[in-house]
Amino acid sequence: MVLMDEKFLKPYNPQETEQRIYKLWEESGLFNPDNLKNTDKGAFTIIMPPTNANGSLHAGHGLVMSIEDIMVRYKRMQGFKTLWLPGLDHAGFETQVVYEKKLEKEGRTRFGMDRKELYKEILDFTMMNSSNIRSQIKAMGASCDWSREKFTLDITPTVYKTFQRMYDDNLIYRGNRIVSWCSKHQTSFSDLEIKDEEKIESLYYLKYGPFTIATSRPETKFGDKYVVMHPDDKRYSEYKHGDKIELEWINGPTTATVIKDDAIDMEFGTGVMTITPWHDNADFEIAERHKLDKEQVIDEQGKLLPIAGEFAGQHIKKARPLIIEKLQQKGLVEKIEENYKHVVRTCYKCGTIIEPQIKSQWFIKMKPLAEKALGKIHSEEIKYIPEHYKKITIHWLENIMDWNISRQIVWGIPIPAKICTQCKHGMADIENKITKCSSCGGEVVQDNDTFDTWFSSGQWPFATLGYPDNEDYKTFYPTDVMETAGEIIFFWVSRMIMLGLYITGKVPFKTVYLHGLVLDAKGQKMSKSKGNVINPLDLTAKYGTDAFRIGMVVGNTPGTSLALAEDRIKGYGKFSNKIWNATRFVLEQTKDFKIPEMPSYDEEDKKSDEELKNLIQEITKEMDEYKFYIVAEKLYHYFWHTFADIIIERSKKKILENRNADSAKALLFTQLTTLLKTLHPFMPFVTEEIWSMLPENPTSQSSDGASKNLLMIEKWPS
RNA sequence: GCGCGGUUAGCUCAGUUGGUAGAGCAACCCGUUUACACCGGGAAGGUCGCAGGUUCGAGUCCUGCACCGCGCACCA
Repeated sequence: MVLMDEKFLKPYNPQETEQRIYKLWEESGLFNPDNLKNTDKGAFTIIMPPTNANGSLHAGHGLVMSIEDIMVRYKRMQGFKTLWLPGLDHAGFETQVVYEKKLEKEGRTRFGMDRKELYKEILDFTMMNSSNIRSQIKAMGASCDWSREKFTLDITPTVYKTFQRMYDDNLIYRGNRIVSWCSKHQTSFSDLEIKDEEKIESLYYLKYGPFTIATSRPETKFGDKYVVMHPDDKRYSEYKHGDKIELEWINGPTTATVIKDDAIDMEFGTGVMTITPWHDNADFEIAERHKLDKEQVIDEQGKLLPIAGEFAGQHIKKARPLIIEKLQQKGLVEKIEENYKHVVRTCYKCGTIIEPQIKSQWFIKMKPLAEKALGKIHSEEIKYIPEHYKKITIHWLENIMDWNISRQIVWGIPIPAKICTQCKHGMADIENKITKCSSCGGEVVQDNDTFDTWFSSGQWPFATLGYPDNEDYKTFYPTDVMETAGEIIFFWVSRMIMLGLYITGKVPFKTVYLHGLVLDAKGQKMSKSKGNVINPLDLTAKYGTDAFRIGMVVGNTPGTSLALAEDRIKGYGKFSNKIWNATRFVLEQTKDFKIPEMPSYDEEDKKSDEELKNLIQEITKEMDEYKFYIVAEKLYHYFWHTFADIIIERSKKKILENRNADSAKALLFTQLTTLLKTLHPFMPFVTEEIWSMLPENPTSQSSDGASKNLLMIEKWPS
């Protein structure tokens, strides 16, 4: 009846197929849920984690696109009004770092550049690169609704309203507090942008009047004038809180004051320490408790200030040995303990040692927000896959610290606030109307800082859907699944929950699905410096996108990292071709055969028919449980080792001997079409391409009632 | 220090109310049978990290330990 397509005479050619098929899908308009018919099962929504507009697709993205597209295609075929909303990320600090490197190469630097000019340069740079990432997402076969695409800078109005509301609710405050400062990037960070690194350095025991104090950072000690010990420490019971002691210190005589505080660990060192409140979190807390003076010793560039006397202007790194030398000359070094292992906090981006500094910044009070989130997590309104992330989240939320959302960088959403030049009071001002300080009446200036990028992306789900009035918000919020990397569970996922709850009163998503890291074939983290970065597009070009997608999913349980070996993908490239060739055989055998609507099978074919039906039941359940790793494996196995190896082989004999040939032919066709449907979410290109070449078939039952339609909207078999 | 994972075939990993272990890749043997050599058939391969406990029965539950990885924490 139908002549076989000549294409089948050659092996499956993904390069020739994929772009054409993607275009077909896009032109159908069916990525847009508004165009889906018979969506009787309600809405299903996934908001895509916004992709860095500057980046190019890496292996992790490849996994995101594969998993999310599988979920989305599955739900669409089941008759859900399915929305997958794509987005691009301006990626604040990340992008600024990339751009700074570019400037560096050109012999320029951002410092001293006009802010507006720099912003515009980065914006142009970002916009120019964004079309690249967009086409790469398409190359992965992502069936997201491009008509609803959002950019993280688009949601600025929402972010501003949130800022104002939190300010009015006293959840945001301007605080002169100790923050983590990177002297290379010249910005403060939240606690999450800090990476702890174990280092082996020296611990110096210094004579401080009658005491011996231990320190790993002698360069901070110039201004130390408080000596702290535990109130219960009998060794120092002769000293009373508030006692003054004259002593000789690095640059001459000084007066020290005795402070008793139970934050002191009597076991450590000598049980006595001096404090540097400006440059140490713990010391800051002690100073706050006792209302002690705080003085800056190190400037924002990491250089010593005039308080360091002859060392002023020197970088701390160079100054340390010189300071020790001087202390030794003065006989103030009691001993030096080498090989002292301790943890140093560093910038997660450049590894520069973080210098705590006291700065006036915007902070969010997290406790009240965290409590609400904990309630929803405990009541199971948010489900975690894998489940242990729930524990991790609860632990974090229960110990949460206030969040510094100010960043001293240009690339980001400017903070809509005024700062008093006199009393440093900060005021939210989204309408740009405030002209004097509401606290002291003093002059105000615009805050020059930008928001931590996670403050805005934390509002992504409700902001992209147009909270509060947009129809999309009403239809698609709360969203169903948030699928992203386990790595950003605190940065992003937990904050989305807190901010989403705060603004909308509802959880932003019902299920959190977290995938693990994609590692190289040897199980090592990919990095440019190691040169082991695998570009997913190289693999898709070689073996086809379908091969890449199913290869990323088979056996890859949520949360665990995946070692991406090329052989893995290669194997599924063969599988694409296997499907292709099996189809050729089925079409050859059934070309003159009318497929009956209710086939009558012989005994063994009937068994096979039932076996597949059982398989469909199993995998449908597993799809609903997000066990794609097992569904993909089962489909692969059934197609290859049951359908191809057993059913096809069996049919050859039957057809040749003309024994129950009709039963065999009907089974071949039915199984093939059923398998194409179930494989489609995993391998959309090859299945759609084959589908388009099949004759009209009675099993076709698209969700909009047409007799033959795109496979992407065929009904998921049951 | 606290917390979270992991430890199963050479490699990468599955194993869902406890019932004497599975897949893919690699390696081995045989086979070019007209959908496919991007193939087919066959065989091999594991004291399930260690030690106890619960049980008729434990990879699966409990306790302890070891090693690997990660997260959190203000130990100078």
